[in-house]
Amino acid sequence: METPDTTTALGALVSEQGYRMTTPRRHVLDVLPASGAPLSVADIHERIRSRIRSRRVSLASVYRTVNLLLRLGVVRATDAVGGPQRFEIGGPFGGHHHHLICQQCGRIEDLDGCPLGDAAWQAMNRRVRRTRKFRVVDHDLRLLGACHECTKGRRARTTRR
Amino acid sequence: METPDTTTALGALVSEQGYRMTTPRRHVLDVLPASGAPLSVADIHERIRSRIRSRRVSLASVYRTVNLLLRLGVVRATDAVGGPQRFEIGGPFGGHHHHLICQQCGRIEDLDGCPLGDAAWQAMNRRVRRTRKFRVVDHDLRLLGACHECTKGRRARTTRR
DNA sequence: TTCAATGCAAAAAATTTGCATCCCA
DNA sequence: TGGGATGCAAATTTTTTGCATTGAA
Repeated sequence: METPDTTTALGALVSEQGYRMTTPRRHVLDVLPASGAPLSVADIHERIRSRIRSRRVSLASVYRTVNLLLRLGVVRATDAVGGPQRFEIGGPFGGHHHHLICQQCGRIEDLDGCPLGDAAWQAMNRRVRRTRKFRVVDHDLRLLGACHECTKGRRARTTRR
Repeated sequence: METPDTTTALGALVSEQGYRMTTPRRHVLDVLPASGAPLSVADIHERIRSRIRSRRVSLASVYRTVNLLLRLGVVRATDAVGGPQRFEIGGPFGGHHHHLICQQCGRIEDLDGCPLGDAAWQAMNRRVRRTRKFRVVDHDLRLLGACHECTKGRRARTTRR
C-alpha cells in the first residue's frame, strides 16, 4: 500500500533485470501504485503530464513501458469492459485485492483483501490441477453490481457508448 | 449447456424486447453458446462465414449485434488480456462458470461450476454491501496459471505480441 | 408497406512500429 | 561512448458510424 516503497522496489526490479531506469519508466512506476483503481494507458499518460513541467513523455513510451512491465510480471491487465485496456500493479507488489465493477456506470474500484478463504483457495487449486491439468498460480475476482450512486441517484455512464 | 435450447430462448428474448430476429442476430446467437471459451468479434464473424454459403454477414453487424446483446444483458465481456475484446453468453443463460487463463500462451478455457461455495458467496456479498455501499449482483473468477501444454512442451503464444 | 437493420465504406479509437536522436550505464 | 530507449509520425488493429438499400413484422 505504501506508494514510495513500492515504487522504489519496482524500480530496483527493473534495473536488476537489465533495463535502464528512464524518465518515462520512473513516472509510470510512480503513478500506477498510487491509484485505487486500474488505469488505462491514456489515464497514466495524463497523470504523468499533469505532474511534469520539464520533458515530455510520449504516449508511445507509456505503451512501451506498460508492455515491459507486463513482461516482467510487475503489471497485469484487468478486464476491459468496453473502452481501452486497464492496468494495475500485480503479483507480489500489488497487494492482494479484487474489483468492484458497477454495471451501470462502469466505475471500477479496488476491494482490499480476498473474500475467498485460504482453505477454499487451496482446495480449489488442487481440484483444478487434478481435473484440468492446469496449474493455478494466481486468481482474480470481479464483483459485478451496482455502486451507491447508481443504486439511488441515477448516474451517467463514464465509460464507453 | 444445451446449445439449441439456449439459442431458441435467447432468440425469444430478443423478439420479446421488440427487436427483429434477423440473419446476423440468429447466427451470433447460434455461434456464441456453442463455444467453450469467450470469442472475439472477429472469431464470431469467422465462424459465421464458415457455416454460410448464401448471404454475407458483415463484421459491422456482428459488432452491432454483440452490443445489442450486451445492452440486453445476454452477453458479457470478459478477459481482454491484450488483443480484442472477448464475449460470452452471460447471466442466467450462460451457465455459471469461470475461466482458466494460461499466462504463457494466453489460452482461455471455461471451468464449469463455481469453486466459491454458496455460503462463502453470501457472506461476502453481505460484507461488501455493508462496508462498501455496493450491491453485488454477479461475480466472475479468473484462475491464472499454466496450461498443460505450456507446463511441459513449450507452446507458442496465440494471442498478441 | 414501413421503418428497423443491414452492408459497405469511411471515420474514430486504441495500439504498435520505423527511424533518427538522445541519454543512461 | 555505445546501444538501449525515446519522441514523433506513420502504420496497424479494433470498433463505431453515416448512408443508401433491404427485409422482417
